[in-house]
Order: sequence, then C-alpha cells, then structure tokens
Amino acid sequence: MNNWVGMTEEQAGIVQKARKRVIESIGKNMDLYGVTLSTGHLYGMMFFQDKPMTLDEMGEEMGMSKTSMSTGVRTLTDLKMVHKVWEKGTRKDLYEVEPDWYQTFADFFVIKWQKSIEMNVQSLRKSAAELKRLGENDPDNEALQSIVATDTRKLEEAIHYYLWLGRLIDTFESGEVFKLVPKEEPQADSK
Amino acid sequence: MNNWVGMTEEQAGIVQKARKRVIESIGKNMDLYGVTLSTGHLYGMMFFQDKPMTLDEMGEEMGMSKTSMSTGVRTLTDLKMVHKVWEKGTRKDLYEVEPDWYQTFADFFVIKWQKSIEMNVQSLRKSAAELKRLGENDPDNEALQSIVATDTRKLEEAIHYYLWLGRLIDTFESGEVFKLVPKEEPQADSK
DNA sequence: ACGTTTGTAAAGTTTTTTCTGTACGTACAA
DNA sequence: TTGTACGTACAGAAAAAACTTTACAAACGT
Repeated sequence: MNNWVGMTEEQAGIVQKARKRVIESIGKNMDLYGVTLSTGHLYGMMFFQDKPMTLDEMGEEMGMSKTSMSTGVRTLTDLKMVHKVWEKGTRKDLYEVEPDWYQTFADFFVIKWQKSIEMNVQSLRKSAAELKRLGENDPDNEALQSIVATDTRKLEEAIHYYLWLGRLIDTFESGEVFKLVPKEEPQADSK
Repeated sequence: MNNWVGMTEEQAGIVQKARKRVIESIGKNMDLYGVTLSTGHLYGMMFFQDKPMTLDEMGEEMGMSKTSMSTGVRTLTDLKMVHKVWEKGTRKDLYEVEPDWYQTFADFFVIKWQKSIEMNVQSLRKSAAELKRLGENDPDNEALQSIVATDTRKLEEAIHYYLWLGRLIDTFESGEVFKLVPKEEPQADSK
C-alpha cells in the first residue's frame, strides 16, 4: 500500500493501524450514501493512497476480485467520489479519490436527491391534476369533494416541500450554502 | 383504506390510482433514507390515511404480516417519520405520519448523519493523535516524517469537513437554514 | 387469578444482493 | 493480422436481508 522503506516494523504498524481505523469508520458510515460496506472500504483505502490506483492494485489491497473493484469503482465514480485519471505510458485505468469533500457532498445531493425530488414532484403533480379534474366533474358530490380536498392539500404541501428541498440543494451546487455555513468556523469576537 | 361511500366505483378508482402513483414514488425514493422499499411503501400508504392506524390495519392494507408492520413502523418511528398516538378506549398502538416534512428532513440528518459524523471525527482524532506521537518520537526519520505529514494533513482536512457538516446540520435542527433557503419562494419584484 | 389481546423476539424460509470466475469485446503492439 | 492486456458483462455461488410463522411476555379485563 505504501513505501515503508526507512521505517521500523513497529512504526509501519502504527501508521497502518491508524489508517485502518479511519478506513473502517468511513466505510461503515458510507451506507448513508447508499454504497455497500466493501465499496465504502474501498473508498477509504483509496483515500490514503497518494497515487492513483489501478483495478489490479485495488484488488490486491482489498483482497477481492478485479470484477468487484470494477463495479465498486463504477459506483464511486457515478457518485463523483472517485474519478479517472489519465496518465500516458500505461494502458490501465487509474482512479483517485476526489479530494474536495465539500464538493463530494454537494454532488451526492445533486446526483441522488435531486433526481428523487424530480420523480416525486412529477408523480405528485400528475395525481394532483387528476384529482382536480375529478372534483370538477362532480362538484355536488360531498363525499368526493371532501376526499379530493384532503388529498389535494396533502399533495400540494408535499410539492411545496420538495421545491424547498430542491432550492436547498441548489445552494449546495452553487456554493451559496457556504454563506450561511462558512467552511471556516467563525472567529470569536476579540474584545 | 377509506370511506368510499357516496362515490361511484369509477371515482373511487381514480382517487386510488392517484394515491397509488404517489405512494409508489415516495416508497421508491425512500431508499435515500435507508429504508426498504416496503417500509417506504408503508410510509406512503400511511401518508394518505387521515386517521392513525393500528398494526393490524397496516398489515391488512399492505397485505403483509403484522410482524413486518411492527418492524417497519419501528424503523419509521426511529427516524421520527411516524409517531405513536395515544387514544383512550383502545389497547392497540396507533401510529400516524409526521405531517411536517421539513422537520422530518431535519430529524433524519440529526439522527443518522450527526451520529455518523461523530463516529468519523472520533476515529480521525484518535488516529491523528497517534500519528502525532509517532512523529515526535523519531523526528529525524525522513521517511516516517513524510508519511506522518501526508496522513496528518488528510485527517485534518477530513475533520475540518466533518465539523462543517455538523454545523450545517445544526442549522437544520435550529431552523436557521430557512433564513438562507426560505420555505416560501421569494416573491418576484413587482415593478 | 385466569383468560385474552397485543406487540415483538426468535427461528426458519424466501428473496435479494454481493461477490467470484469465466468469457468476451476492444484497444493496442508488433 | 495476430497476440496480448485490459475492463466488464454474464452466470453461478455465497452471503445478507426481508418476510413469515411460531412462540412468548406484558398488559388488560373480568
């Protein structure tokens, strides 16, 4: 995984143990991004790699098949957590972790949540339109009107929420979010 | 699922179809919250329920076992997407969907992400401390110092990111987020 | 106290997902 | 063109998750 030349066994072991703790913690928590434990582990491992890695190197390091590395890396690149690196002289694909985690965070919501929002809004709008038509066609039917009114209100509130969520994610994408929540912790007032 | 009295078969069918579309869309997208399709479906179904439901009613409606409803509802209550309702006269537990989706969104991050952040920060800090000690014990070893420096920088950047993420989630929790992204879409300037 | 009802734990089954090994298409080198 | 290296699609095996049935403990009514 690294060049341990110039260090004692013990020193190398301490570094490896420190890395391993972090790798496993990251890997374990990456289920929030919808990736499997082992893909999360792969990501964590790559995080400590200074050089871009090939699929073979990953397989070696992870003790897993190259096929698994291929699918794992695909998942991670789809999420823009890892990207392909071009390097002349080798025919192998090289990958490295996207170092800007703020960007990774934003990308995740743009990629996954934004799509989900669009799907839901579309369903909600379509159903709301159908209910509207239904209500208009039989305005004197109280039972019907009552249900249509209740459902319509729910659908509209949901749409309202999703539009807000979309705007929130827009602020992630544009970087505007860093106005409200700066990357640097605000300095305490000096007297 | 509802009182269809006073409506024609056709009308009831249209309402049901409209609901079903939304329920399935919601259910399908709730994997972002780490819940299964069927639990998401359960949530969507309860969303259209006007009254709190019992486990038996859910099982009936979902065509699933009561045990599954029990575990599904547990998942949803843990996420505060659904909560228990007290009603005298019945021994059964009653549950209903939390209607404030903004709150649900905030709770999700507080419950799931905040915990994940804490775990990661703890691992990162511990490993950073170990590396610091390691470096201090052998200051002339260049190979060692180089690795320690590289890893330490990575760990610190990661901690920095997680602290930011924690502050972001704090703004969800406190409602401060609505200052930057208001629930109401800002009105266009009238000339 | 005794019998019911209710919710869930535990064990077992089914379904889904993950991972591996093989096979194949493409790209490059000679 | 032929041969080799590379990444991935595909099929099957292994592992994990979801769901059901059974069983049981706690709470209630009588």
